[in-house]
Formats: sequence, structure tokens, C-alpha cells
Amino acid sequence: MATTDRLERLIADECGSCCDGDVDDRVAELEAVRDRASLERTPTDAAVFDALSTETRLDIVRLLVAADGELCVCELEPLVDVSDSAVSHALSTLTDAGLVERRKEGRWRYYRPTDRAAALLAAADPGLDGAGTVSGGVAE
Amino acid sequence: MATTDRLERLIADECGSCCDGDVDDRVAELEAVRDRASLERTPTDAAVFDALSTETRLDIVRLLVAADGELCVCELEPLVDVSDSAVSHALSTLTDAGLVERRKEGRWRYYRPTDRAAALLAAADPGLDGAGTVSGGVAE
DNA sequence: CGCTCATATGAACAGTTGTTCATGCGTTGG
DNA sequence: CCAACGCATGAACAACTGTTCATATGAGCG
Repeated sequence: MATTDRLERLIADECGSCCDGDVDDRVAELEAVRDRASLERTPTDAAVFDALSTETRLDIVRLLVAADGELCVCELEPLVDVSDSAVSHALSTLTDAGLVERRKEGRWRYYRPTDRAAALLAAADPGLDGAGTVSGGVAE
Repeated sequence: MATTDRLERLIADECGSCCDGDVDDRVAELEAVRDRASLERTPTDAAVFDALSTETRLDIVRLLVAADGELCVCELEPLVDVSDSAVSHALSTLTDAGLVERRKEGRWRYYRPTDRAAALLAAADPGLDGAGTVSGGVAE
């Protein structure tokens, strides 16, 4: 890690150069933060959020959650203004991300959202947003 | 909505052509679903998920959550393998999405995650994922 | 079996985006 | 003031991606 220049000046500025070996301590602390952050990584990584990052896919998930059951492609297609092929592509991406599940019945495929999808929408939508530090208990 | 062809066949297949005017009913029902889904839209829309859809920005948010306080750019930059400019760009995007907040102090800017950011990470990370219907418990 | 249907999948193109480099802006120290 | 610093921002380029068209797959039906 060669870019500790600014970090040293930051620490010196924060505690008024009172202590000298604090740089190493702070670096170690930051590396511990990095380790902790890495542990929270799921195998899906950013793919989960990426799957919800376009209006088409997000609309589909919202529709599936709003519908109190399951919908098939031919029901979704009239509700979003893209081709059925695009809907299918979107559903594949969402399935890979673990946000929807598929049920086959005859010629049709019924899709429904997973708990994770609903949890993500709930976490993003409500007005609990805005200000506030986070630390402490994110537990649930 | 001109693409109700398949929808008609679906309904006929589901209830065995028992009823005829059901197509309009089902279409109306689907439009109600669409209206309900639209109501849940926040002004931020898909931008929130989009902000978390890249490894760099997601890593930054994870680091801010893992750190039990606030971090500045010079502390984040050694922890992610991109330039300080990229970190700044990422933080701007995250700020616009309402996922981090900025505090100015002298030459430095300290960043901390919002509640929404923490809630989103919590909703995506835990092992509560996988199988399960979402609303109300639609047994099957 | 050959047909159609519902959906999945591959290719290709346009639009988007994440990165770095260069530079601008407010702040601090000499 | 002037220089240096921390960070923000604009431009530019490569890389990615969402869409549609074309085609494949598997299921029902005559």
C-alpha cells in the first residue's frame, strides 16, 4: 500500500501529531475494516443490485411483488413497454441473481419473486431514507 | 395494449374457456397490479440500485458500513484498487442516490452511509434468500 | 409427426458507463 | 498572496449492456 501519504497527514491533522506510530495502527484498523466488509460479500456480489439497476427489470420485480401471486411472460409483456424477448432476457438475469423463481406449467412459465427481492424493494422504497449514521445495529 | 392475444389464450387455458368476458377482467386486474407497482416508486427509482451495481461503489458502501463511523477519500482510496478520482466519482454517484452523506471538515470530506444504504446491504447479504413466495404466503 | 405456441437464447448494434488524465475549486500554511 | 493539499468535475476512451431480430427448444394438438 504505497498511498499512505495523505493518510499520514490526515492522522497528524486529526490528533495534532501527538503520536507517531499511530499511522500503522490506523492502517491496521482500516485493513480490519476491509476484512470485515469482505466477509459480508455474498457469492452474488453486485449482481443482485445490478439486476435491479434498470427500469425494465425493476418494473418486472415490482409487478411480481404487487401481484399477489405469480405472473407469466405474456402477462408481464403488456405491462412493460419492451418486446417479449426483452422480458425473457430480463427474467433470466433476475433468475440468475436469485430474485425470481420459475415454475413450468405446460407451455407457460410462471414467475414469482423471492424473499430477497421483496426485502430489497422494501429497503429501497420506504421513507426511512435520508439522514442518519448507520453503525451499531443493522441486525434484524 | 394490442398484445392481448396470448393473454386470451392463457385465460382460456387456465379456466377451460368457462367464461368469455374474463379477458377484460384479467386485463383490468393486471392494470391494477401495474398501478399498485407504480405507487411504490420512489423518486430515486432504479438509481438507488444502479448506484450499488458496480463492485467499486458497492465496496465503498460496504467499507463505510463496516467502519463504525465515517471515512474520507484518502482512507477509502487505499482500500479499493482505483484512483482517488474514481473514488470521488463513486461517492458523488452514491450521494446523489441518497446512500451516503458528506461532512466537510477543513480540507477533508468525511463520508458515512445512510440508513437506506445499510438496509439495502442487509436485505441483500443475509442467508434469508433463496426460496419462498413473497407476499402473504401464497402456498402452492 | 408436423404444426403452432410460449418462451429461451444467440448475435449484433446503439446507447450507456466506469475508468483515468487533466484541471478547477475551496482550504490551509508559510 | 502563493503554493500545496484534498477533493470535485469535465473530457475522452474502452468496455459493457439493454434492446431487437432471428432462431432454437420443448410442449400440446390434430
